[in-house]
Amino acid sequence: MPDTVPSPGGVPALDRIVGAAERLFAGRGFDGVAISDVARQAGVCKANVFHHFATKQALYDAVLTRSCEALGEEIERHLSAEADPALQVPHFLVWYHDYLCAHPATARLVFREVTGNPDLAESGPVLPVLSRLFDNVVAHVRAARDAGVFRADADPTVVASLMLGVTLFNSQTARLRPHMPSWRGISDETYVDRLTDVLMRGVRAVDANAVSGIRNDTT
Amino acid sequence: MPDTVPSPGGVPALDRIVGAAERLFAGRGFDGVAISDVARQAGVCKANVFHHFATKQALYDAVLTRSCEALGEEIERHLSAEADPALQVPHFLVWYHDYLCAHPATARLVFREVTGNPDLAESGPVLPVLSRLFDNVVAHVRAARDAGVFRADADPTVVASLMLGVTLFNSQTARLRPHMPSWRGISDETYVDRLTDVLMRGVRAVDANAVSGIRNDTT
DNA sequence: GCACTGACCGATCAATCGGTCAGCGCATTC
DNA sequence: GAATGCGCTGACCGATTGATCGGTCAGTGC
Repeated sequence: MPDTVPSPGGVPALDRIVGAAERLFAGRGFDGVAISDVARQAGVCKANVFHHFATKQALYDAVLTRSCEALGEEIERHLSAEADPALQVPHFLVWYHDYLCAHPATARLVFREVTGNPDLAESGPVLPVLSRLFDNVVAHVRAARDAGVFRADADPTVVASLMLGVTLFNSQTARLRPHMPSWRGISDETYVDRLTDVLMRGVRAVDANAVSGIRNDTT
Repeated sequence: MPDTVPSPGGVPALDRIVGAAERLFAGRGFDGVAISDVARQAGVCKANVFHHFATKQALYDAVLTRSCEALGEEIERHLSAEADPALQVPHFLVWYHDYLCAHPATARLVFREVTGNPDLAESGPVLPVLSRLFDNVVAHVRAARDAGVFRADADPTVVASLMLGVTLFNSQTARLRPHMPSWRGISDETYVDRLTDVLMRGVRAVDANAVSGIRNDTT
């Protein structure tokens, strides 16, 4: 299925437009994508895109909001499902990393919004969604700290920002690693394990055993 | 000095072009900047930009390479100047954060390159510069680890990537924090101190006293 | 005085941009 | 079977894009 050939097979045009826009915006950003590109990849006419979305910005906002809400819901579901507060963070980091790898377009879009142009974030409809997502993670970390898992002086906001930020940043710099000799021999799984190890050593209340290799237990 | 008025006062046109391009590319990215914008801000004709740089990409590469090399040299100078290996990392984190705040255009350009489009990084002249920068930091961390400051199983590559990545990511998300209620009461300095604390607790060899507040000593 | 160079400019190019518009085909409804 | 509404299209618009053009001008070496 070459990408230049329209593929209207059964899928509604609206969904094809949103799908194509998600892929293209993720890859090249708002300014780097032309509506004609979206239309071509979706197999529809350019005017049809403007039939479903009033402006290019509206299409971008719709795609972005959808990705952010999907990520927020998945995070909430996963954090709520983990019963043991001591395993919540390390298990989350592994799952979060896998999720970002499995949904590269979502990861890229959210990343671009979080670190992108000022005018996009402050007025658009996406900031409340991201804020709720972050506050949610902060609440879970605070609960784990109050349960005695983390040091009392470990700030839940800082810990949450590290959890979300480092893994997200890592997913967006992964393509650079094969080009740098220092990274030779460090796989993605190894990196996540060692990151989890450093973070947990840095925030946990007592010096228990190491947390390396959590990828292979209780899953 | 309004930005619409050309200001050729004494500064050569080439420098004004590069300066304007650095500011604009940092703020809006490659696709978001028009050569006419650069020319207007530099107070020169658009054709003059193409007289000094063959293509828009060549101008972008020149600006980017200059920023990356400047950052690399400053990092090397600062790391080499710190004699005590135990204080090298915490002092570096504070200095690095301050540097990124003081040079927002450099921070944004480097950040965009590190996390940006795949095709820009792999073929351009910037990757070797960044690779050398990173390997340099890795070497310093490895030396500190071999001196007994860090745990023997702390991977210098992972530690270096955390040092450089978290602070850089933090500088690019700082504009979002005032809009999120969880961040209320956490200043930039507080954040850097707590980040340093978590990182140092996570990697250091022995459990000594906390490393908070390093901003106010030996400077 | 002459030849030459490089910095610089106004005008202009074809291509592409986001967006508009009249109208087509088709299913539903009265 | 006429009318309505909707999804959709090709043709088109003015504006802007990166890039090129012929040409001006100050300076330099001889």
